[in-house]
Amino acid sequence: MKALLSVLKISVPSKIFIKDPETSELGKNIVKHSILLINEIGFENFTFKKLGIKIGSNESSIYRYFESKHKLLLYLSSWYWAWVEYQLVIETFSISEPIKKLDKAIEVLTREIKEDSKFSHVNEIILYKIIVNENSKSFLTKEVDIENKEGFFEIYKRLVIRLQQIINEVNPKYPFGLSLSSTIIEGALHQRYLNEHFPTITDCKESNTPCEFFNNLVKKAISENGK
Amino acid sequence: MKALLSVLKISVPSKIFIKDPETSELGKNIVKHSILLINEIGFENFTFKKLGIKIGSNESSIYRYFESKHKLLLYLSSWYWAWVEYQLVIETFSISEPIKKLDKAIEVLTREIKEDSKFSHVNEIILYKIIVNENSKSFLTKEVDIENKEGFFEIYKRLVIRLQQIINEVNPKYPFGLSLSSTIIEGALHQRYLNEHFPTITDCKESNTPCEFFNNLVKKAISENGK
DNA sequence: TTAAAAATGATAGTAATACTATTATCTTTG
DNA sequence: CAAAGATAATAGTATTACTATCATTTTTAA
Repeated sequence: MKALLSVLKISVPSKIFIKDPETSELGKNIVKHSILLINEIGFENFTFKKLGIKIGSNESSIYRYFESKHKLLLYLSSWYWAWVEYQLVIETFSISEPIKKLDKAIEVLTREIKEDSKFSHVNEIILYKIIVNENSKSFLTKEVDIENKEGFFEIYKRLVIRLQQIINEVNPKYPFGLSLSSTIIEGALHQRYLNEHFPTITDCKESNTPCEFFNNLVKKAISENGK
Repeated sequence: MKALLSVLKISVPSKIFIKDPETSELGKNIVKHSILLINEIGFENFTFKKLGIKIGSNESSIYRYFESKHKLLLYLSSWYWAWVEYQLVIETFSISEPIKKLDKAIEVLTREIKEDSKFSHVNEIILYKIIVNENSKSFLTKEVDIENKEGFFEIYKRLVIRLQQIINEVNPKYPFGLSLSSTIIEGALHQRYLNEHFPTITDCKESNTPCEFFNNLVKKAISENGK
């Protein structure tokens, strides 16, 4: 995957940023260290001023890349989902049997990111932690409908639809493919969060992973036998 | 329910507030109008100053009830889940057949709130909207572990465990009762949100409700036949 | 009934946030 | 080598999220 990705670039909707951070050292530094800093102090406490200090750069320079910290979060979120979508496509591409494709898709979408692919300035392990903790904040806003119209959530929505298609390839009659798909993707993040902060209300542990839970759930949900 | 509730009080962990808003007119006004104002402008844009203007009261007076707007959100969240727990207990109490109990529980936990019970200063229809939009923000913070230790999420956790017990009464061998329960409760809110803002990635519409989706999902998940 | 206690209101103040604007300097490139 | 473009430095603004103090009003208890 490393090799493949080295010639590819994760593509984020261009309206999210003012200037593409991929096009300069400063831009890459902004992305790289924003991930580390948000992870460290949380999105609420994160400011461009603090980030500027961390990267030895000026607050005003950061504003030339992103209009606001909210836009930066949208960028990170889109980047993450694009990266996951890429993995989903690659890892399921050559699987022809629908049920095996579904197995792999669930795995890709619910597994914990534990390795940094190092192909870019983005640390995926830390980014994954940010997504678990902060992703909901990217869309739970009063501006969601405007931003949705601007296309800021396209990658995420495309991913949900991709999984739904894989689900309905196994059982074309299952009537809740989209809801199931969106439930898996959000639910996997939520179970990770519970595992970390509210272990008494989840079964997911080191051994009993969200992967297993959701795989079991989906298989039964779309099966045509049973009730 | 109106009659029953008129002699009861929704009980929220007392550490959440400085002074119990139920004990004064101002307090009740704070709660009542904070719900309306948060719904109107969103939690990010909501401030105690704006609320003060709205209720013709002073910012500093509001601070005597709640330490911060975050605590106020925790209060509203706890109030909501306590209210739902109450309904769950009442509405499932006399059902002895496990599967019917589960049906009712899923209904209570996934249905849209469309009627204001009017037994209190709280408008439940609007509060429900706030929960859909803002509830995640009450726990997706850097302070979650401290606040969890303080007991701020007790009611929510108890509710998840109640549903899990009802699930495992139907099938004691189902190994993911807690994860399924927490997935239903969060997932129902998420599907409502998608229905409103991202209708292309959910099947839930007026006719095809989250109730039906989750009922179908749970029944199949815990069934012992099929794959 | 009245004095003290409690609640509320008014005002002021602070450090931080989330920016915008301007000007200066440095770097790249044609 | 000059102009363009990127970055840095500085300053400024309105708002936020509070805290502190003191005045006033309301409640309550002796």
